[in-house]
Amino acid sequence: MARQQNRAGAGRRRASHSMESVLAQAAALLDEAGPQALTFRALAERLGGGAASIYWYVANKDELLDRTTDHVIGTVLADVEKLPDTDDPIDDLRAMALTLFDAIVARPWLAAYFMRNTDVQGNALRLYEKLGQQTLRLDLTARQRFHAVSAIVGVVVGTAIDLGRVLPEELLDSAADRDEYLGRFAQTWRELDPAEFPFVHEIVDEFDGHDDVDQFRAALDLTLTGLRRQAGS
Amino acid sequence: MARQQNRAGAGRRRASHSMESVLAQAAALLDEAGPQALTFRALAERLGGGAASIYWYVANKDELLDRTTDHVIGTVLADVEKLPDTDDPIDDLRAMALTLFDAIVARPWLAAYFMRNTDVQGNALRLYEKLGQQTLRLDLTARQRFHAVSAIVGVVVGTAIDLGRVLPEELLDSAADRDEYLGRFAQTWRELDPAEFPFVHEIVDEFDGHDDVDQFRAALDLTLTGLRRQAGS
DNA sequence: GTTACGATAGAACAACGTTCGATTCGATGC
DNA sequence: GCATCGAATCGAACGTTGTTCTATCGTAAC
Repeated sequence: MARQQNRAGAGRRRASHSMESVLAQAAALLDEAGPQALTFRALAERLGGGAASIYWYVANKDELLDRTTDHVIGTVLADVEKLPDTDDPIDDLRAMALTLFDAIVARPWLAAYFMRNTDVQGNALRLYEKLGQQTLRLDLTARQRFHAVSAIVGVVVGTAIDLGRVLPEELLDSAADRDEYLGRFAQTWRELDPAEFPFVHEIVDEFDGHDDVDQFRAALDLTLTGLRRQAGS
Repeated sequence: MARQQNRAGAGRRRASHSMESVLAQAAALLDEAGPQALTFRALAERLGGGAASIYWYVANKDELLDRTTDHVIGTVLADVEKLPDTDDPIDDLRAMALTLFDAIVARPWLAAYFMRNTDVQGNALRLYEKLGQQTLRLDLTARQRFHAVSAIVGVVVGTAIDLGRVLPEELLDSAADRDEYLGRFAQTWRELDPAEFPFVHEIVDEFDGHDDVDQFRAALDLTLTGLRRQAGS
């Protein structure tokens, strides 16, 4: 493990990184400018060194993405572990899922790379475990517990993707721009043939100016209601 | 629109494509060798022409992916429209969701590109409409209908991604290889500290040798149970 | 001071998306 | 028949990307 400090000073000095700084700057690059901005050369410039140097820390770009993703999930895991336990395990599951959802909404690239994590080890597994421990407090079979956690993770990731799908890359802009963008979609939908698209017409007003978190909470509650019924409480 | 036939014959002939053939071959390339195999040069070779020719049909790779995705979703839509209507709209929703899920499992790249479809037009919208029409048969508010469809799409996409996450690219291999691969994961999990990972130990036997479709059906049923309760039937 | 190793970096390579200009093919008008 | 025009194709080239190779630097140990 490398652990040295970058000293600020005059003159051309040799750069000195660390695994921490590499992953942190990679995540920062993803946050600020999106996935296509994360290149070895751009990352190297941010670190103040050469692109080839990064290969001492990661074997290739896949590993860079995996490690960066897991690094960020580590912060999500920390947030989840800070949540207090209540009497109701399902309420706790809801709070955990909301924490995970917020993290994905704040970092849209996370949804895309959440699935890429081939090594189901590290923080993703720990997060999975943390969710699962709540199901241990419910009266369920092992199989039902397994399916319950899969369902919750599925709702979180799927809804986050479904919501992020509409927004291309204007997330840097204000919320007002987002509303206008959604409004233009709504307008297009309103002009569709009502006979052919009755459902779209039914919900277009709900879509226009809707709140993402509300939508997610409603989707999650459907699943949690089903789970609560299954647990017989 | 171009619509000509490739005549097999001796001598160097000039290639002649069509939008249909371009999208079909792009989809075939994705199916057979995965996303990283879809390059303009590889696609051109399959079509028997030059890479630059493809730019007459699509403006760039983004549009190629969008159009290819929508093209494939068109086949899914056709499958969904073939399903018979029953008395129970929730059963119909389940059948539609299963059809979509099957399509994504057969084409893992679909899950990744489902969200990329910025133009929420075309077949994706029609599929959304088709699902939504079933909710019109339920006693719900417009907002509840909107959330219900979001939840179902979320469960389908999310669970498909969550399942496809473990498998890297050995999908070309047999089901036996898949079981062995999952078995190795299960073995790693069994060696974790039971005090720190009680949930993983609880469900590892369920995970080992589990069936993806079963898992999805269970996750979906949780959501549908919640929906049925909401509709008050 | 010499050695050894952890760590950095410049230069080069192949592959990729994309652009450009030239070229071919088929239909149309005369 | 022939010239013309636009639709469609293609080879070659450009810039950028991930990646490798090899040389170099800095530091700690002897």
